[in-house]
Amino acid sequence: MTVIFSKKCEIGLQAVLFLSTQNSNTLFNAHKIAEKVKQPKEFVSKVLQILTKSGIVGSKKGKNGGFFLAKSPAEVKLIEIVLAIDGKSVFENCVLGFPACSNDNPCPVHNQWGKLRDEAYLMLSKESLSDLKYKTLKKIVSL
Amino acid sequence: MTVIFSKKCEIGLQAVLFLSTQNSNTLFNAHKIAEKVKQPKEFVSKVLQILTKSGIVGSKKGKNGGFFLAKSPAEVKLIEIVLAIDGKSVFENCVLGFPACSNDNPCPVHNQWGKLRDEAYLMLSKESLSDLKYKTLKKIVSL
DNA sequence: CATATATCAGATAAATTTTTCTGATTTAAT
DNA sequence: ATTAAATCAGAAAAATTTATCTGATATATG
Repeated sequence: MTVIFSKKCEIGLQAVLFLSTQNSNTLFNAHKIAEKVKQPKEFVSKVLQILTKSGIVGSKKGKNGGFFLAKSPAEVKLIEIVLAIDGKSVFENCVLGFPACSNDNPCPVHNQWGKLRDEAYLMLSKESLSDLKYKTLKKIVSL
Repeated sequence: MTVIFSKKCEIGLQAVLFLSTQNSNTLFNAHKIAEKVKQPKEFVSKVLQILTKSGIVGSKKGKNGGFFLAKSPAEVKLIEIVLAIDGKSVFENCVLGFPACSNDNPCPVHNQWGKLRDEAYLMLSKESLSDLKYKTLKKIVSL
């Protein structure tokens, strides 16, 4: 099982993180990216299609084509990738699975989870891909 | 999609929370519990079997049988239910899905997520079912 | 213009998770 | 004893998610 994001989303995050460490003039095809993040090529390709539609990633068809970061790494936050792939339900639904969990009708851990959820959102919104670049490089190299 | 726990686990948490608001001398059969937490009877029954094996819930077979909290609500923490059903992988795996994420080989958000993960663990370990009783009652009534 | 190599779109397959079903066993009550 | 009502165990079905395949289209290059 994944932690809080879907597998799709994890792969999307990994792929974008990888792209952010590379010169955005250089294209990487799905095969190359899949190899870098050690994930199945077709799945990576599918996820990159989603991210292409949402404008985070750009693609070029045909020979010597591939994918690239469509925005400057300084402008992209991880939260964008999460929202584009998994949507916002992780940040809205009750952690215990109760329906209609809200301030007016809270579950037993509503406030505590609310705080953690907001901090998680912040964690993904605060730093840009360029802020994370050094750490990302170190991690990618180790894969 | 669920937030961080599986559906099994959500139902387990809800069922145990419900039981903790009731006199532990009284038995509730799967049908009744399912009705209370508004979830499919057979699924509730399956999850209660898991919790019975792990000793959190007790069961009595035969006519007038049913389930009950096997421990005092003052002794049970939500984390026990989570570990019994989903295991500890949520608290161990990399939130970005990278393999071998560790202090020696951290992902770009390793430390930040580590903090949140620990706080989530604490949130589930700190208060007992009896501490949560008032809040639980209020929520259950509203379902 | 022809060819090789990409993405892209959508269908299909496989795997996993969720849900339901069936039958066996247990037990209280008559 | 017999019966009714419950858990329990495991299989089966349905749904969802993950992964793969196929064919169409696009494009750089010779």
